[in-house]
Amino acid sequence: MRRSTNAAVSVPARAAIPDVKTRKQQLVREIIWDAATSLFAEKGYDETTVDEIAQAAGVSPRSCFRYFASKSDIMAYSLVSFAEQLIAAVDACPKSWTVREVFHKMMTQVAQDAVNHPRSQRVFGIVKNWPEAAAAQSTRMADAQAMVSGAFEKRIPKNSTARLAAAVLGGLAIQMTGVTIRWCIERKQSDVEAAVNETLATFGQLFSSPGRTETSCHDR
Amino acid sequence: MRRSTNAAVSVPARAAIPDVKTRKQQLVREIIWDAATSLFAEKGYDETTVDEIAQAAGVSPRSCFRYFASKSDIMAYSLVSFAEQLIAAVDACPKSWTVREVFHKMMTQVAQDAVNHPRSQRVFGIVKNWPEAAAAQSTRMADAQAMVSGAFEKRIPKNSTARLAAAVLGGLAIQMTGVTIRWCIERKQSDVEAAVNETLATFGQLFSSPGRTETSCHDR
DNA sequence: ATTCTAGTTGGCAGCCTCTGCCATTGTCAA
DNA sequence: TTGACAATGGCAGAGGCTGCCAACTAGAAT
Repeated sequence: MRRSTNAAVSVPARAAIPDVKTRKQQLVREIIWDAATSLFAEKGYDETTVDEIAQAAGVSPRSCFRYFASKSDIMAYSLVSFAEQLIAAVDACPKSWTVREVFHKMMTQVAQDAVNHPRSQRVFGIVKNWPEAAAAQSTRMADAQAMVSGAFEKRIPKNSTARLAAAVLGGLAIQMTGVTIRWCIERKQSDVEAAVNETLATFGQLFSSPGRTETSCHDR
Repeated sequence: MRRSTNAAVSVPARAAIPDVKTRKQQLVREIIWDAATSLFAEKGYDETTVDEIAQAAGVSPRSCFRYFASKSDIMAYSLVSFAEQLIAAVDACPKSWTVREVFHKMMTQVAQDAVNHPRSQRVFGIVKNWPEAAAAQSTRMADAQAMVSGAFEKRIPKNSTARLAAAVLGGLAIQMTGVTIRWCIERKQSDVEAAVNETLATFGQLFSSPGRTETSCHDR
């Protein structure tokens, strides 16, 4: 669509450019995010202005809004990344697995990564100490849920009423994995899989009917 | 603490005052909320300024911020009310019921009320048409979840790891009931209980393991 | 009826978030 | 060197939100 010259010479060079450009942008984004979360952790979310973030990151305030749609979007960046990790874990599972198995694998894998990354601990600390930060983050919760739900929907029969219930699965995935990670971080528990099993088991017991998970609608 | 005169005469009158005052405030709040949601539904969330809301409600913009902490709080007002309805429904259930039974009763009752109220339909319409409104509403999602989770926590054994999983129950309650209500409104289905059964059943089938809900950690 | 008092409201100044616009800078290729 | 083109910075302005003070209102005491 652009550049009408013969592609013979320009393509090899041109093929690399988008990649470099994208990675450059990603770098700046990370720098801004890093500066912002440091300040949030130190003095609070509301108390930090984007002017301060920009100064700490070494860019103009105007540029901050080129990399993030809003101040709350900086905070929500980690949530979206989190959702993307969950999706990747879901997509990596064999097609033959049940939803329950996929859910278990997803939780352990993502939680294991998160617990070991200092980045996660910083975010959890901010959210824990400043409620406004949690509110800012949840601004993108609907998107994150929809994204993760989409990953699960690919695995269930189409044209089924199950798709309705599957919409809930995204939110459940984010919340349960988040709870498990917080649990592990706060008690410095390194056996993530055990924590996942426990969370999943207690939830299953809690939510199921006393005897069994009878659905009683075999003909619907 | 205030008013050192004998309380004999002033108490009877004084006892009624807080109630009248509170109801007055509640009235103004509802007027503002009504004006705001009308405008949101008509021309969008971002496109509506609080100056316009104030004018439509017949108060000053300054007063709007006395009744609602922020513009997004006006939008989130319905979510908090929704959570309060869920809590009331949960608290009304006999103590002997299982979590599953309580969950079912809560969903049917609140969904039934919501489907019949035009107010709910207006809110669902706004959220459906303008994503920014959904984002504004989810600003209070963490609070709402915590509130509903608290209602469930009163019903499970204390000092148990189940409290961890119970934290998820609040979010699940809000989401599943919301999905069911939307389902009923969009298809103009009046048999709410049938919709609840279907949502709950499909979700149970989806999330449970193929054979049974084995937890496989009897000794932990 | 008048005065006192407390609570409610409106208006104003000012900070912060966010956006459109334009000038400047940096970079790569011809 | 020169000519694109993307990235950046600065600036003005709208809208969200708050602290402060003056004006108004309603009940209580006199």
